[in-house]
Amino acid sequence: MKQDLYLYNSLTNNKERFEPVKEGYVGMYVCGPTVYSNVHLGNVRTFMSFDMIYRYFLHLGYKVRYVRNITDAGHLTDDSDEDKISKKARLEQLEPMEIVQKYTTDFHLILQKFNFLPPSIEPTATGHILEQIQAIETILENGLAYEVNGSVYFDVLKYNEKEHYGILSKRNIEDAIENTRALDGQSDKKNPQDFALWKKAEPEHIQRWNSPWGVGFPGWHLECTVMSTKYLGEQFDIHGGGMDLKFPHHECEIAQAQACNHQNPVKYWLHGNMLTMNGKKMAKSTGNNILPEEIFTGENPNISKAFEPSVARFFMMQAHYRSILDFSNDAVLAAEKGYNRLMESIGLMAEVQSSGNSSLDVSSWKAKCYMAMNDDFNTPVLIAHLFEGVKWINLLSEGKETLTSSDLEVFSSTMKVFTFDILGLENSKKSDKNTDRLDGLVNLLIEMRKTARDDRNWELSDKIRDELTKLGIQLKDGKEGTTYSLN
RNA sequence: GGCGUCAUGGCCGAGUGGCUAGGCAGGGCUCUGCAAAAGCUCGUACAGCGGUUCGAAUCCGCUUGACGCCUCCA
Repeated sequence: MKQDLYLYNSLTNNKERFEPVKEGYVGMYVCGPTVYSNVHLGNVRTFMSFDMIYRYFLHLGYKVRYVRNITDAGHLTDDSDEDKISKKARLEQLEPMEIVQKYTTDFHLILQKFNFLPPSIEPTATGHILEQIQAIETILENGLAYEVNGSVYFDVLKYNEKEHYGILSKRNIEDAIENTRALDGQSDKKNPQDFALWKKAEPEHIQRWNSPWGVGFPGWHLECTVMSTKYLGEQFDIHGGGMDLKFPHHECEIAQAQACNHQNPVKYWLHGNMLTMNGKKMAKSTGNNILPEEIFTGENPNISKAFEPSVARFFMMQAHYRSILDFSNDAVLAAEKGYNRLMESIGLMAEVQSSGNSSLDVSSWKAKCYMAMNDDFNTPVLIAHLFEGVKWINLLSEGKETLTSSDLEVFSSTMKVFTFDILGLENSKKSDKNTDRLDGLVNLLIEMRKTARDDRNWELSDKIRDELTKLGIQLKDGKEGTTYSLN
């Protein structure tokens, strides 16, 4: 069970052997969504990477506390003092909490379709206002923040005197200052690099809470510091999120945690890379995105047909989580075929007979699967090994290779564990009333066609086959009879 | 402008100082009444130019291009 797991730490830019803070336990925090609109596929990719990582730690036998927050306050829009939730609420004339509820529900629904495991704790920013206020007080006491006009800002320059602001993003605060764009002169900040811990609420701002500094709302970066500390402790194992959060969000988290607790909060920083479409980052703000729901229905100009959630998942797992992945119709179409082949092959595995001896080396194949995952969660290499398994299954079922019953047992369970438990794929062939009816109908036609073929009535048999093809039902003639699949 | 990442065969996408990634597409073969499906099999790529080395696609430098962050973003 005990594996040497190496992961790429963004803090050091190196692959490091994973050593938990507490033996046998893993504390993992991942920055969740700001629930002011539907999650798009790019958002999903990051969460999916960490879902896979969570699954792998669980598989290795760790006790994992996985915290993924919901940001339901405090995330400012650009160039304004309004946060995203409040803005949306104002525009749609809804309570902020209606917005939060709506998009949180959407988020959960979508993740469920993608077969995500729920996190251990899913805390919200609004549920931790008190803790955030306390953290601000601590930072003020430590002399690393200042109050101006009812807002409190983190004093980055002061912090940088003793600590290194930029330790994660490899930036130099001095450089940052030199390259700062012209100020509009409106800011209360001493320095443009300073960031809000608490913002005074303007009259039109709907989400507001009392604080020692007046009525306002917490800054975005603070919630993650407070909630990760509360549930995982002052130092925990893994903090994850999208690459785009590295700066400033995660940098600010480190600074805040240092300012509160005087220690580096996170041992391993993991950053998932972006999903692009047409070569450009998917982002809500630019409109270059695709919604998961559109993948499931096929209703998006960038795709030619609908895809199962598991196909999208397989598509993403075929790329490494730290690589940029470009979404395109051709790429997903190709992934779908590979996915189907994998699933059909695993289905076939149940029929493989064991033998007196083994002609294949199952244990070294299994070790290779683990090696791939232990090398910074290399799912594309794992999948390559699974396809070697597919080849084996075909050869085994043709009797060209053999396995003893114990080897077959190990082989079979390893294929399934990695495919379903770790990659989180599902076999999409679900049965319902309609598919049962269709099944009966098509099987009837298959029987009629067989009769026609036995009579050498090619005209009729070909007609049945071709007409079904036109309807998107493909007949597959095999040695054991005819089956069909839907296109 | 600053910082950083990446450039792999028709497409997607791993990895490595010398030994086949894998998937999709394509060719060949098997199967089939003919097909399709399925299976087996083939393919020798690593942006350009220099350098280090016995040997580099893999290390170093430069050039070109793309992307990301620097302002909200997973």
